[in-house]
Amino acid sequence: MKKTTAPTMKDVAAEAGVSLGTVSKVFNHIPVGDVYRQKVEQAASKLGYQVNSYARGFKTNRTQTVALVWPTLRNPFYCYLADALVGTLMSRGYRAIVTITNYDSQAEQECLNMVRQNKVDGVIALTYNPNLEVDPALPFISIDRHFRAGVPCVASDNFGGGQLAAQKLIELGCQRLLFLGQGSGLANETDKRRTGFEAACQAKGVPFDALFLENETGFAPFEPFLVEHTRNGAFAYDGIFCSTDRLCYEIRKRLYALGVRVPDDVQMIGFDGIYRFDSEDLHCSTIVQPVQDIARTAVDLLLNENGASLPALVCLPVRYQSGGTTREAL
Amino acid sequence: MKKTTAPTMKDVAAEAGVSLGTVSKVFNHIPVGDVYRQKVEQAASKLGYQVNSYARGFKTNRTQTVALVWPTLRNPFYCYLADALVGTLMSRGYRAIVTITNYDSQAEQECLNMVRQNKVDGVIALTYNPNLEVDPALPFISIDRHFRAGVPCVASDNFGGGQLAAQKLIELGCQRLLFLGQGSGLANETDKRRTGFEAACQAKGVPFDALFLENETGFAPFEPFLVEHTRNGAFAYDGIFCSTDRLCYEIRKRLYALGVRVPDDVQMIGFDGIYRFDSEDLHCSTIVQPVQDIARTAVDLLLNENGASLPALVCLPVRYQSGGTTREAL
DNA sequence: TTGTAAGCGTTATCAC
DNA sequence: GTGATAACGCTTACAA
Repeated sequence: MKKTTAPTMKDVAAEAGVSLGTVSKVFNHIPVGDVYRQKVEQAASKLGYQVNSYARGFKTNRTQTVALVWPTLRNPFYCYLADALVGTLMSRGYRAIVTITNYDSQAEQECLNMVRQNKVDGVIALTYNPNLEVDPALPFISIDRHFRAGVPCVASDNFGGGQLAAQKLIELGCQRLLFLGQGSGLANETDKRRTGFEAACQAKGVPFDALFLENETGFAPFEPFLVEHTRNGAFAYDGIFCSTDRLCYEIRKRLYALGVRVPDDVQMIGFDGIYRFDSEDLHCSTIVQPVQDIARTAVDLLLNENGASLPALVCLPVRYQSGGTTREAL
Repeated sequence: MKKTTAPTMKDVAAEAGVSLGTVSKVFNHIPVGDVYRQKVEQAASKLGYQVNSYARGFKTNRTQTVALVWPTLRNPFYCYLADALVGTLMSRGYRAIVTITNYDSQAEQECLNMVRQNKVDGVIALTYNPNLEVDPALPFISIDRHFRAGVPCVASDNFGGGQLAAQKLIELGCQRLLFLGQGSGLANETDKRRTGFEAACQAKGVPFDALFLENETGFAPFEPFLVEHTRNGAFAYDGIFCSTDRLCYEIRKRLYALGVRVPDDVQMIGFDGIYRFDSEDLHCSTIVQPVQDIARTAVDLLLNENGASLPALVCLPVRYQSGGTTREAL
């Protein structure tokens, strides 16, 4: 009669003719006599034994599992990050539980509670709730949002990215610059992009304007501004830095409708580095966020294997990549 | 002196002055006297008690966790599916462990072994390895790949989608149709898209050609064909059905370079329904896959709460959506 | 080195 | 309906 339930260490011990403790040691890479080790390995593979990681986690309180508390997997940038994070975690021998909050503050808190009860070893979160209640005993890394002291945050160098965008536009010959941004008051990353942009404009002595819309309800609110600054297909600015690639796309679409040509009449730079499909084609010239670096850094800090004290904020360097909305020197 | 370790049922029992079993019953919604229930709930919230789901899973062999074995989170369509699956699982009270295989057969097998040892309640996989060894005792649903008898597969109606594309192009006035496809021999979904397309063309008596490239190494191999069929900016076909939105984009780019205008000279329909960023803008007119339906169906089948016998294959209906590469009637 | 046994937090089977 | 108590599979002192 065949056993219906999965083999346990006890079965392996019996099969190998050794004790339970010896089997355990083998699977934990604790020194064991060679002949014993072989007997155990043979018995294990004969029975098709696998460690029950739930039992192990239960016993050790370490589950080799990390939770991602994530807004969505429909936004490409969040997907890139999630992909890199999951990949990095797996390469370190960790599993990833992914929870999706749909940008909802309450859902964020619920996901956090849920994964806490699931005894994960740590959490990497990209959240919008500034009052998130996080268990101080649970290792926690925040991506892109520096929402609380004591919680390390890993982000792109948004300020530097803004500077870089301005420098590039100026280098490409633009003389009247414009910043366009949009976002909730909470996520202040786009603010830093603007600040960096403005700082670089001032440093170079190039005039600029900025339009920042607080509400996130669509892109139509930008239209009056665009219309107002267009006369016979001539736009009042020759260089635009948009706080995201998506915004860049939306603005470009509307400029096109007004008869303004990109990049002939006006050059544009976005922010993020979103590719079409999974191709290498950007939607626009852009400041590319260092997705892999962010993931690696976040995982390093979370696992914190050398027990170093954790920084409050790590900003990682961005880079510029041309993507068709600028006139690059040949 | 404050307790450093998380409170357990024993603590709650002591605090409430009831027995361990009673506490357990309360948290498992097993009938318990009202006054007892209240005492327990009060004690639990006072101590901040949460069920240790690892201990529970260890005991019950049910972990309320499902694994996704997924190729990548960099491809938008796979992201849409992953998003819908994770969301559906969460709404059913399940957690999702996401593993990423990067299309690698060996990684697929390793992920499968890993999640098996993690005692997940089931697996939803989108894989490329036709010889995947799957534990028959582990509930398993395959998405889009019907790779083995006994493993239910949930997919779009690819054949119907191909038909629909042909019908639409014909309806829109096209008279010389072309199918373009690309893919490994393994994933035969694009084949069905072609078959459906051809069937509809034949049924309507409209002439068509088809070009299917086996290799997946870039899109350059299509170029000779395009060049060959272009004379002075006139393309030999006036309607193209591409097996994916991505291919549609790549072909369009190359046609543009040849001076062929879309949709003026040639109308194009893709397949998948990929949006730009997280907007509502399609890249092209397309056959939209029913992502939410696929996710819901897959989860239903996996959890199979009514214990019904499982179908080998479920094909879900697709729909057409105009996206700028066709000339819709106004 | 190897074996023995206690115990992790929970559920489930009993008597009461 | 409630309270003891024995598992579940594993790790880890500690004893041999």
